[in-house]
Amino acid sequence: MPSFQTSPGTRDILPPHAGRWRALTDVFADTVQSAGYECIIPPMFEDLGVFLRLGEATDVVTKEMYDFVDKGDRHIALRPEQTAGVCRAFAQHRPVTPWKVWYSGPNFRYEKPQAGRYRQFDQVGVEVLGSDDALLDAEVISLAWQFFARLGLAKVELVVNSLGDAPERGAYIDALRAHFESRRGELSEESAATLARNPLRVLDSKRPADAAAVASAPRISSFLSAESASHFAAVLAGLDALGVPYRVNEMLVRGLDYYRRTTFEFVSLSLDGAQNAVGGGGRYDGLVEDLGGPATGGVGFAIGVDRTLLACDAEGVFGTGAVGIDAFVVDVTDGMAALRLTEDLRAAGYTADRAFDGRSMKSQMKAADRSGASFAVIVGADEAAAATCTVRDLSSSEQVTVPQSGLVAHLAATLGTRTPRRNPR
RNA sequence: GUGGGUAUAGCUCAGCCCGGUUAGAGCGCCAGGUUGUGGCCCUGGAGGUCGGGGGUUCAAGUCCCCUUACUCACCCCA
Repeated sequence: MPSFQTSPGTRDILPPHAGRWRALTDVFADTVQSAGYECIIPPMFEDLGVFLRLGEATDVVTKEMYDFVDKGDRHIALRPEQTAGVCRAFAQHRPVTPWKVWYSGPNFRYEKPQAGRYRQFDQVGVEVLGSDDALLDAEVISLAWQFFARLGLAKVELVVNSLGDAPERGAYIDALRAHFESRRGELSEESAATLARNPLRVLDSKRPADAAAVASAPRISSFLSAESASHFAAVLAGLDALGVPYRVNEMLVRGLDYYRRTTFEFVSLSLDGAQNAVGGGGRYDGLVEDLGGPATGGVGFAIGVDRTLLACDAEGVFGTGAVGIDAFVVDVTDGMAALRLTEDLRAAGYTADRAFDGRSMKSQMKAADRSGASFAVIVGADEAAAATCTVRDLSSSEQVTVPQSGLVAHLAATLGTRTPRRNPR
């Protein structure tokens, strides 16, 4: 056993897996940047108070916060998600609205790790601040939908709901509390405990014992104001217009208290585990105001990178093969030719690698094969004496000897020219 | 925070129940077979304080206790 290992709930993302993470982020960035979203990089830690706005009753705040006191006696927390930080940034800098941003990066929650759940976990997401337009909600949702589609995921279901604006939400919570209190005896022990903290959360209990009480609970739809109802109808109409399939589920309650009106969640039907939500979001009007800014509408979503990749594995999509390089230079003389030729190839825009430590030709050829290179460029004693090199096509095994000075031109004839990275020597 | 499972080579795992010479396999890695050529094949090699600590015993990878880590589930969430 090595002296040190990764801390609980963290892990090394090694190659080639790390390349797949980058590829996923690239797909996401391309998707949302096509819609005018710009990248934002908020800090990974902030004043604890920023995150307390996520809700006093949420587990994220009460028991999962990764917090500490720094050397300046500031009470700091590693961000458990990015929405609050983005809203804090909005309140601090007051950008022109609507402010459309996207992000990618790690978040931290002090939880017990299990499949698809880590203490440090990555999310990609978007936030839009400064608009109440229901069709913006539809755009935001459809961007996430398009992202999953571009990865090749087919078994992802979109679930939507409206929790109403603050007053309706409050009235609904009161009604729920009254309902469940009157049936407290029917509830499971866990749900009875949850009821005291947050009646909304009892709604999405999956315990069979709670089924009857949940089924007879009041529905949010009968509490919605005319404005909230028409907002929700417009969101659904927008999704219809875009051809995004969805299922309305009035039991959909999301974990953070700041959601108002639109809420949604993406569930992977190919993940059987408990962690099958690959993304979620909603509208959070009022959060900016809570953080000391002006009253500002906001909507966004976050997608879990780990779980999305788990879903890709389950569906057998978005596999990223080894990247392979253009050429691998094999040099069985003193290595100087390989040193120069790889540099020349790279300068000309090709990807090139070589072997070190003066290994045998057989060994270097094995390395060339393993590198996934299209060509091996071989320099033995004969080539070195004649200032030539033998270019071997590693898939067809055909090879031809060309002058070293003509190597780049020779590759250009088969691989095409590349954009030079720097001036050739 | 609560409960179950696991821990032996770089990786995946046998061996443990029923304690007994130098702890194994496959894959991977290195080398040779082919002194100038990869994949397939053959041969060989390197690589282990059997997670850590304590106990029982003539003897512990194997039995007992403690501990740590990992893992799965609950809770909750991405």
